[in-house]
Amino acid sequence: MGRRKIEMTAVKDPNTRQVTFSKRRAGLFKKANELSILCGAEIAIVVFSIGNRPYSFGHPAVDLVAAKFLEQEIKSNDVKQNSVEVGDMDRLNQQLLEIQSQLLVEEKKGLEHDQILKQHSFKQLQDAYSELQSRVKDYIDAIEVSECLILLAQEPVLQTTQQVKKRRKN
Amino acid sequence: MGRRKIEMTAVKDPNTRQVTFSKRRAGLFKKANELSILCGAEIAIVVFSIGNRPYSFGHPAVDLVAAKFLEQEIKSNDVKQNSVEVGDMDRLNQQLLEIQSQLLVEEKKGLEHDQILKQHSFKQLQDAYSELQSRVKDYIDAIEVSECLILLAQEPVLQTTQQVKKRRKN
DNA sequence: AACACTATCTATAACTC
DNA sequence: TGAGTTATAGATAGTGT
Repeated sequence: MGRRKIEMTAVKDPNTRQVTFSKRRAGLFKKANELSILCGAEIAIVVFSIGNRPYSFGHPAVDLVAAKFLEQEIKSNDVKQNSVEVGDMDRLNQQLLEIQSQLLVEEKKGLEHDQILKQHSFKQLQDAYSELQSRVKDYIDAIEVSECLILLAQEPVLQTTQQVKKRRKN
Repeated sequence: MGRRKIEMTAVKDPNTRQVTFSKRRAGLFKKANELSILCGAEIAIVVFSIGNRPYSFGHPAVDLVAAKFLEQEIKSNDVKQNSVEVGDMDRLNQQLLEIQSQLLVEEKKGLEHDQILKQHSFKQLQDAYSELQSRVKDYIDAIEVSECLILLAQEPVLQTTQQVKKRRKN
């Protein structure tokens, strides 16, 4: 799409690379915007430049789409892990992550939206806290398991959590 | 870029929209891949179709890039919130989220990579747990604050956390 | 060093099977 | 109805300022 066809290998010249990055990133975000408008899709894009500068695009918002994705991913992991009998701790970790993600989103809403939305999101925040409270009680129990983990540093993660679970039963 | 110029409004016909979605999504992911190769960038894209089916692209991986982004976002929130004197609890929540994100990534590594990578990621997992242990001690303290929150349901989130902080000092 | 330009390449809308 | 084709709109590599 230019005066010359470009090879699909890393651009070596830092200056050229920077220009290419800016142009193509803009193009990518434009395409993403068009896709969301034309097809009613929700999209989140995160890009890090070589210099680790972050750029993002989101419709309706990066956080919302990301949280939705994580939630689905967590749920499918739950199912998978239940079916292969992995320990409770992993599931607790993931539930905590899910709740925390929701909290982050709710807090953002609370900071950015108008009063009515604040009230609404605050209610959800409240509920999330209540749930979190009970989860944390269980989580504290899991902490002692993490202490066992340190003693078992030679083992791979998956096997270790299973072994710890067995040890606790003995 | 087709036989006709297309209006930038939602495609009404579900069939056409589905075709457009598939083609443009593929195009978007291709562009993202080129950007990552040409410019050495890290990219994560998540897309939800109208039917809420998730599609994702990531280089090196959606989770890794997403976790990196969340981490940075959390850090910048820390700074912002410190500067406006918001309560400790919010910060604790965010630190927990950060650690949990890392745990999720580490667990994935542990499940998917080879033995050597497992050993490496396991060490990080261990460190994350140690850090989490000390954080949770503080977090338990914050739980009683969340109980106060329920009593203050009429207030907007931001003001509430500040008020709770004040109450705790009294 | 952030713009505009434009020749050329690429993505894709409509079409076909 | 998914996969391939084609005419055209759109993106952009190199260039100039």
